[in-house]
Amino acid sequence: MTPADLSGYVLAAARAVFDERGLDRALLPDSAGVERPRNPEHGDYASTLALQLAKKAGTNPRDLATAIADKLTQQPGIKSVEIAGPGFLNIRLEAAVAGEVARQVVTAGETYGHSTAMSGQNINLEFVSANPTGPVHLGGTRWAAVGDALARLLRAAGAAVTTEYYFNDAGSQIDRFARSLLAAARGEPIPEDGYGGQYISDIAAQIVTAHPDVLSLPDDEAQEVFRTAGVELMFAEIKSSLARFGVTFDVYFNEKDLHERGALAAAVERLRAQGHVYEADGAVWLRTTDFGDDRDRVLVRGTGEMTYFAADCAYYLDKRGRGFDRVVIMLGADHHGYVGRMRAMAACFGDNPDRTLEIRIGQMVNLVRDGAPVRMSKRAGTVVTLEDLVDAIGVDAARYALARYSADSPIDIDLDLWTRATDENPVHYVRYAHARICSVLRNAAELGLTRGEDFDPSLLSHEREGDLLRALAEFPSVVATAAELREPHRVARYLEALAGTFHKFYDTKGLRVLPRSGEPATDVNRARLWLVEASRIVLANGLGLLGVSAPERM
RNA sequence: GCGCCCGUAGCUCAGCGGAUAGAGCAUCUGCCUUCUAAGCAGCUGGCCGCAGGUUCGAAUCCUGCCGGGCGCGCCA
Repeated sequence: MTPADLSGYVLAAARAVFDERGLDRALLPDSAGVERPRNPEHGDYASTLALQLAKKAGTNPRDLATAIADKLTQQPGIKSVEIAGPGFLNIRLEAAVAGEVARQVVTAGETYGHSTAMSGQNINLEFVSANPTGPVHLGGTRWAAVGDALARLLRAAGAAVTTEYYFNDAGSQIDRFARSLLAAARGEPIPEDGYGGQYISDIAAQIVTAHPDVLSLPDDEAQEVFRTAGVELMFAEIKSSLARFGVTFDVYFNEKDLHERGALAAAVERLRAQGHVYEADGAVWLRTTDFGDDRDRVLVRGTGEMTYFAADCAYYLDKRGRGFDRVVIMLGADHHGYVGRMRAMAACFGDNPDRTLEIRIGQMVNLVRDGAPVRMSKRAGTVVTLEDLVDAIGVDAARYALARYSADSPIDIDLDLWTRATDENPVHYVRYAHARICSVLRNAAELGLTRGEDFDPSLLSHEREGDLLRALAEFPSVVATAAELREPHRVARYLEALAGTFHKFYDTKGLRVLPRSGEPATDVNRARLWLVEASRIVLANGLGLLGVSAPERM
């Protein structure tokens, strides 16, 4: 019996009570939450349904709880229902019913935790989208870890997801990049507003090697060569860094294509047709203040140039035109000022931004070593990059460290901590649990002990086994909630709790999975193999959602 | 000045209205005569920033203040 099953039974019991008493079923909620009480004395699961409904039902919570409990105890598999405090329902399950979870997990395998909670939704998820003027910095790296994990979560929850990288290859920052490369190739100092760092010299040198005559060209022609070749090289490097990090995108979208297609002007005309465009001071404006923005925004400058914002409008329109009903964009905290204008822009197109556009803001990331901030990068000067982080602590620790905190919270990543291969390091704690289980399974195989076709779930009756089973049963709802709230860190925290529950189970005296040498294997050993395999599957699936490897040996 | 985020144990952080607010780290003490001690058990630690409000019930929701981070261009 899963928590979802139990929730259904609680609701059904309440429904029966309402019918008997002639109360309106419409007063009942769509689902009855059951939760795992911290205090084991409060049962395996608890429901607060009676507390929530008593007033509507015109009675007191304890009376209603008693009536629901009477119905609920008739449900096979429910061992007991107690009424506690003001009207809590404290529910205990039969061991046999609780143990079924192990079978369900093993049967579902890699798909355990998947649901159809979000099926039918077609989501475009854009993240990183770093400019091709430099390596991916730490903020982008956070989104690479969180965004990729979120894509996996949304898919596990049944949504159709397209991940997308907006490749910003037009505009003045590219000019600055090209000028910087040219200057570096000529051995001149970094231009005003230019980019510095070792990578600029490296790329410039590569371009000179490939185009030996480039330095003898006139400035504008030389700069064009550096622009085209530089962007290409830089983007290849970005893609390769992300690939090393385990992140690839379904779509790499070029801003240039929007320009070449005339999509910006088309978007402006569309907005004009909607009646939100006006001209003032020689520029073309979008009246975003109609929809709550602080100030109106320029679409076309007095010079006739399109703004970056106009490209944003065209890009949003393009995504919607490709059939996505929800556009999710992940941005750093330094861009949160865009939220207002982006939402207003969507509204100007006639969309309801509450439904079609979702902008997630992630706070800053800093690296710390020996208690002091790390601000230098060999490759990029004062900007710390994805490569710096991966070089320092590896892909698994980096992804886990970035995904384990709420995106709302600024984080300092302590490189010493995350490098350490000890229990102080959360990612090791979780991965070690997986490796430990794999070791047990290897030993079982050596003993010729297999879990067999079936097992007796009532044999998993030890308190520690019950703890583990309940933790395993929680996983699908953790995944669904994390997807719904766009919060992958919930998966990491869950895994840490699950790993802890497993280690406690494993270290309990007298509770061995395998028989001691010389002793015969029993059905209890076989049942525990099911439990342990189920635990392994959930750890592996959870780590998989975060893009972190689950090693068989450590 | 306006907007967004944060404020929970000594430190780093969980906790989408429920019972006695949790974990890891740090300090200290135990546990390998059999499945990985990279682990477990125990000890210590709290005006959940402050003040009101909503509620049977608030760390959680609302309002105001205080403190910190970030942002408010015809830049990208």
